[in-house]
Amino acid sequence: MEIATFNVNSIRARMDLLERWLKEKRAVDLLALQEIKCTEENFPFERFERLGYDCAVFGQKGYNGVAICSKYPLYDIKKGFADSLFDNQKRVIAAKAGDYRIINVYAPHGDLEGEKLIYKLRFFSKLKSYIVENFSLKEKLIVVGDMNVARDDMDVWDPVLLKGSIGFMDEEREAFEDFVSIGLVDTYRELRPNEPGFTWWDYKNGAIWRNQGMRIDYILTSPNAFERCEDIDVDLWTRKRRSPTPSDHAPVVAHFRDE
Amino acid sequence: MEIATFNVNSIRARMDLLERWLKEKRAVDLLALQEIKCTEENFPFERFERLGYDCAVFGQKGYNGVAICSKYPLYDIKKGFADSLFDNQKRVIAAKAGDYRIINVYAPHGDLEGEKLIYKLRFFSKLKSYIVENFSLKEKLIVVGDMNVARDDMDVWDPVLLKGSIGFMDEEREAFEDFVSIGLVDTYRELRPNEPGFTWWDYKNGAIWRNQGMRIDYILTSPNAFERCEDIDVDLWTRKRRSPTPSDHAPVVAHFRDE
DNA sequence: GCGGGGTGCG
DNA sequence: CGCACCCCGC
Repeated sequence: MEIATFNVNSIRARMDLLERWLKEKRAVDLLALQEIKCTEENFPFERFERLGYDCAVFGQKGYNGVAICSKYPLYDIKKGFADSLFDNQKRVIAAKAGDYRIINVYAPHGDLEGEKLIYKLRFFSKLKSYIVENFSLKEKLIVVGDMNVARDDMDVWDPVLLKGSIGFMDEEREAFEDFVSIGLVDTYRELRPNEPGFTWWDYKNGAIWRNQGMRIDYILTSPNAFERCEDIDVDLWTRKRRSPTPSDHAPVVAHFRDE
Repeated sequence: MEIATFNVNSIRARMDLLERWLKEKRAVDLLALQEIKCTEENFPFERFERLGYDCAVFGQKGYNGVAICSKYPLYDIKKGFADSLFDNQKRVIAAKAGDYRIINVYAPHGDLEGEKLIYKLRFFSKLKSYIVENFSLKEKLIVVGDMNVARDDMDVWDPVLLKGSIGFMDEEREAFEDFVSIGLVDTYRELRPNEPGFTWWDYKNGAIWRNQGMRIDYILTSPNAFERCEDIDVDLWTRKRRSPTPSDHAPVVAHFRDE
């Protein structure tokens, strides 16, 4: 089973390119999409159906929005945290596919200070309690998505320059580490300890062409799921082009043994 | 010499398609463009230069704007009517190319009543006096552009339905006829008396696919220029496609004998 | 820099 | 319907 996480930065703006990627490059079994930026009414269900995917969508107008698209039927679908304090922003959707439990996350962007930063830090503690209270780390749990945090110096193109900037501040990293510490494995870093594995490059300054990126999209697993994880990579096929305009993120794809 | 008039509905949105038309279909000698919708600063001079065109531009931010692009050097360039009552809207540019005097016009859209209609009617009387006072009908004069008026029943797809609607109201037609009566020849109607020659189709309802159009773009000539006019047609190459999005107008192209 | 939203224009 | 404009989010 091949699982991809991909912040598409608008599913409607990206559908043509995404379809080409699935057809010409990589027919992954499960797609976890972030920032679909549309409501369920405007989600291109039919196009995914034609490609063989069953979709669960938690959408919102203009901003945020997450979806899971799977070649295996989805069940046990949970939209949001079931917490009115958080669920006005559509950032989490969970579902089971086969014996895997997928939790798809779009963490807040945050800010250098103030309410947006507070909200981002609280989001990770909410995500932690949500997972611990609703699921079990003994499941084949896969938590994927755009976490908007780089864990370590290796995960950013210039750790000195970027220290203290959004996505690489000490508070953010601590909040994210505290979440990961419930027992999740950072599969990319585990399997590729010597590769940066950037997943995001700013649209500005042609950052992709200078490889000035950050690793902020993750595939995190419970130990039971990690046991089956055979490989993981960042797929640059969509990102390294000028037209049609790609997302600023690249998909991360992990392969899990069928057993 | 092949001369085209083309309301591009934004030169920046249309440049790729226009370039393909010039390269793959029809390398006209002179292009009269309307609704470029940009200032001179934002006009793609370099791309036209690479295609071999010398450009004279009378632009404005967001709306209106006209340009003449020519493979023969342009001279005697006149921008606007030199009348502050009209020249806040950039709708007229004139230039000589070879021994032809080209006057490129984007007439106002108008309305069913009120100030916009008044302005449109006044525009044609201003255009008339502008031409009579500045130029001579004895020149090889070519007045082209989007006149936003259909002359006759044959020039609209449903004269009964459209009677009294914008572009086909009696007042508009009379004002336009009064202008043409200075001694201009409607070359398309003269050379193709039995063809509708629509030049514009509404974006709505897929009007192009039902041929629900109007003939509102003209190549009008003085008798001396008409003597050299060998053929004229509406080129549907750009219009009859879905992607990239075409202008709602099609170019009209006339061929003038070199002598 | 590239998305979304809205509004104005034709 | 598809441009332009603006403001906003990331």
